[in-house]
Amino acid sequence: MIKMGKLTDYGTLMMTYLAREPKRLHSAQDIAQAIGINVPTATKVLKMLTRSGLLESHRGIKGGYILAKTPVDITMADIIGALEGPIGLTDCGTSDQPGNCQRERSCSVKANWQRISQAVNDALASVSLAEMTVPVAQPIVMKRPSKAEQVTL
Amino acid sequence: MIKMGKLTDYGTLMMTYLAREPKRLHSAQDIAQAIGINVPTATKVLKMLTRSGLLESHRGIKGGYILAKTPVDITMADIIGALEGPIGLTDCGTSDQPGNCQRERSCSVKANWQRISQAVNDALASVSLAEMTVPVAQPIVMKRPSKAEQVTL
DNA sequence: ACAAAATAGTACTATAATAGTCCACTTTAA
DNA sequence: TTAAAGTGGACTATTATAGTACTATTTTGT
Repeated sequence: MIKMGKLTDYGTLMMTYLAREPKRLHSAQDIAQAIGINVPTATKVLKMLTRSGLLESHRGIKGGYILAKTPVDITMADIIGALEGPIGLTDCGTSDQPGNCQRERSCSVKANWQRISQAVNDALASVSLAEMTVPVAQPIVMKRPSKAEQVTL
Repeated sequence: MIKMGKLTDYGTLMMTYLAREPKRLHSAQDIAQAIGINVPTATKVLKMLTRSGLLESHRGIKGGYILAKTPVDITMADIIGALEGPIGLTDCGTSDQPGNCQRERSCSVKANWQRISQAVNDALASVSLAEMTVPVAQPIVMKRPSKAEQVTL
């Protein structure tokens, strides 16, 4: 129901690949070959991950990329956030053209979208990169909204 | 970090609008005007919601749309799923070209994506349409307004 | 029966977002 | 000092989305 771009897919595979040898530098070429994409595209994704602080880069010959943190300290929310940008709808509060929604003052939808974003973010943050390298599935324990947050109808 | 299309935004506003008067038929024109979009676009979204079983439509003059279920029985997962389609990455298991990922047999990433999808889906399913009509996360409503009273637009 | 008003289905076009590529520049080890 | 690596930014091609239009079908009132 939500679509993630190819680059996010690549990025996840890259991070998982790096998480298997977290102490070593890996060149963009190595990484590109490992996950089966072309080098230019791989470098694009690696740049994004580096600028977001998830990877550290080393220049020069013998350079390459390495995880900036341990796999347990990196979550899927980090990775997806780095490659997809912040969650967001297109209008409804983003573009402040009045009259577009004539009940702006008391618009309950906008406020509730933030709760939804938070819930999705929590779900993604509950999966660490370390878990992504583990073959089998441990069930994800989602943080359900507390009673106080719930609006009982 | 995840982007939802405009149509999903429209759909959410429509569903919220209908949830305020769940017993009445609303024409596409009414709905389009209420949320401030053009009629052709509105009808497109309404068709999608109807085909997904979230709305019931009545044809002919005096026709229109009405919620197929009560607002408490409709979740944001339903609405988003109807308008965005199923969650999905682009490759990695979708296009089965071998060699693309040379460790396909033991690919832990693919399996874990399903866990993530499930977690996101759970998060979205935890928010009902009824909750979307409530102004803000005020934990306890002192006087529970009747459905008719909630119609204040 | 017929006309008017509404939805249904589908196809088409325009626009926007994404993916992918390329090049000039910088850094570093041998 | 040269070769191999990353950096930044701009560019193009492709794809997905949004929006529109048209025809058919259904229903109500006269």
